[in-house]
Amino acid sequence: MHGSVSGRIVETEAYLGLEDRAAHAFRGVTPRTRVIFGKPGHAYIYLIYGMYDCLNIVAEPEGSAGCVLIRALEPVSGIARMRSRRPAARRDEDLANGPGKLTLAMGITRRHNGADVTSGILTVHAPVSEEPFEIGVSPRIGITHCADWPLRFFVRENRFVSRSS
DNA sequence: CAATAGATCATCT
DNA sequence: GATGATCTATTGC
Repeated sequence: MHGSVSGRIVETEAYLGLEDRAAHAFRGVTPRTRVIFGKPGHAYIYLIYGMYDCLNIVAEPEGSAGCVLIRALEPVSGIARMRSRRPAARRDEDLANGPGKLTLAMGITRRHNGADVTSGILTVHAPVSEEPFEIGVSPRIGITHCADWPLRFFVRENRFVSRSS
C-alpha cells in the first residue's frame, strides 16, 4: 500500500471485563467504556496520564467487555512518516515500541475512538519474514491490580517489543 | 546499568 | 480531588 503507515503487531495485552480490576471496563458502562461494551473490531482509544493516547481493539461481542491493547509495532511501511512524527527516535525499533509511542508514530488519536478497525485505519500484516517465531507470555505492564495475570503476549526475540521478557 | 521524578488532564468518586 | 493500561530525562550506584 503506497503512502500508508503500517506494521506488524508484535506485542499486546488483554484486558477483560467485570472480573478484571485492571481493566477500564471493570466499573461497568460509563461514557468512556461505552465503546468497550460495543461491537468487536472497533477501536477503543483513551488518554493515559494526560499525555498519550493508547489503542485497543474491542474483542468481545456487543454487550460484554474485553479488548486488546496494542503495545508495539514492527514498522513495515510509512517509516519516514513515522520518523517525522517522532523525530527523537534514533532507531526504527524506537518508533513504536510502547503503546504511547505507537499511536504517535501512526498518527492515531482519540479522534479514531469507536472507529471500525476493519475499514481502513489500521493495516494488519502477516509476519514480516517466513522465520518461525514463538509467542512469549508475561504479566501486564504498568498496572497495580491483577499484576500477576499472564495477559501480555509478545513475539519472542523480536527487537521491536517494548521489553523482551 | 537501575531507580525515580515530573509532565499533564480526562475520567470517575 | 485522586488516580492512572506512559514516556523521557535525570540521578545515583
